[in-house]
Amino acid sequence: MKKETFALIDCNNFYAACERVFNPELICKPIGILSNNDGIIVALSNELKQLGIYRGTPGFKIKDQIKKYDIKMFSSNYTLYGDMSARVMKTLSQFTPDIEIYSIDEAFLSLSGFEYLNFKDYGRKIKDTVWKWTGLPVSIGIGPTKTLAKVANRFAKKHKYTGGVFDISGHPDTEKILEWIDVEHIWGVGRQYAKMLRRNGIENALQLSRTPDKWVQKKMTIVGLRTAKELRGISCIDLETDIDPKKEIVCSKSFGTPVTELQHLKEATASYCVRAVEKLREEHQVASQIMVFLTTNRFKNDPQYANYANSRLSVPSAYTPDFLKAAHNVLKRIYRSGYNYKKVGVMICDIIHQSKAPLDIFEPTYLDDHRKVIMDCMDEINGKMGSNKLTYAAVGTEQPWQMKREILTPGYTTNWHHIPVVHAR
DNA sequence: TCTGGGGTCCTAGGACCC
DNA sequence: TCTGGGGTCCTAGGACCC
Repeated sequence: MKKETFALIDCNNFYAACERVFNPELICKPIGILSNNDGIIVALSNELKQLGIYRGTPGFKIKDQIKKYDIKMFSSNYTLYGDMSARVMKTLSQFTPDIEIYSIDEAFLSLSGFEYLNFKDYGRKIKDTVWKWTGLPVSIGIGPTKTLAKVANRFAKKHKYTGGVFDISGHPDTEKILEWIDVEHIWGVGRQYAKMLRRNGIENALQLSRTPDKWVQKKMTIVGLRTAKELRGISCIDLETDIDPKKEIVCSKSFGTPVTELQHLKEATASYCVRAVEKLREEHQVASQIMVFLTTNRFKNDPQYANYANSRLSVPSAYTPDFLKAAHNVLKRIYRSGYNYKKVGVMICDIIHQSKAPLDIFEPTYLDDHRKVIMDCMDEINGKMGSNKLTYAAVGTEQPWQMKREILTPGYTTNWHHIPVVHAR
């Protein structure tokens, strides 16, 4: 068996840390970042976690504590986080070309072939460099499989003495560490499987690793079996270095206030549709199906309604008006008056690369006619002048359905008008 | 008043074909 | 009167991730 080594680099409390980089007053303060519509808390600084508050708590439920403990709350500033993420990833790729950007704040590196190095020292060097170049703290876990690198990362975060870097490969305490990992904290084991495992007396990673293959596969499919094997040190999940083209694109958001009018739903649908098709073009793809869904607020006692339907285009396209038309037809089909709607969304599927779109006797392909020229032109203008400078009347002008972001920080790194200014005394 | 958004993968079962 | 079996494709639903 080939010996492999993976490192998982994970930014600590990423969103909160990003806010801190540009506002030193936040250092050592409890910070919470809210989801879209300033709904639930999606990211917390350690100080906030220590107050017993956890991810998923609705912001309004901790109003008293915010005052009492001077908690700093922010709307999500995804433009800022996205840009900071790119800086981190760029820094990491200095250390190896074999990098998988796993999420906005995490990356796997392959260290296979680097065995002549002391991994712990190398990890320290990576950690220090990211800190120096971006101002963001990271934790690093190293192991012979991705799942074990995740375990090691958790260990590094929880135990100060590691200095934020931990290598589990060949570690004499491996079994003890696996025993310390509760099933719900294993990468690949979610809520449902955790419950099921506990019902069957399996409570930690060590126990799962010792459960017979057949049983694991039967209960958790082949995916679960891979996880169990990875815990034993058998690498089953490869590093994915090239980015797969998307198979579906979803754009959906909850409304700031409930929406009842079909006209407003149409506008919101149009706006998500515009964004979704933009994303489609960014990857040079075309699609031939769009789905629209809408739903009321399930947390309210109002009458409930949720529905979806889809529409196929006659030929694959990336021309926004094609999708706007289809989306509106679908929306009309599923809309029922008399409900307070909370959310509408679109999903684009049946996606293929532009060059692979089948030819049609009766209709030109997207590549071959003026539609592509128009779209490219719009994309270029919006790219230069700022997104949505040029858009469609269908998205409306008042947009009362827009999401709430009342405590948004500036676009420090992406907007000339928001660049931090240092005043000399 | 106020409860996120965007993805992927796997499987079971139905439809359809010969 | 008698009413198969196997393969493939598609879809819905359920699980997971951040």
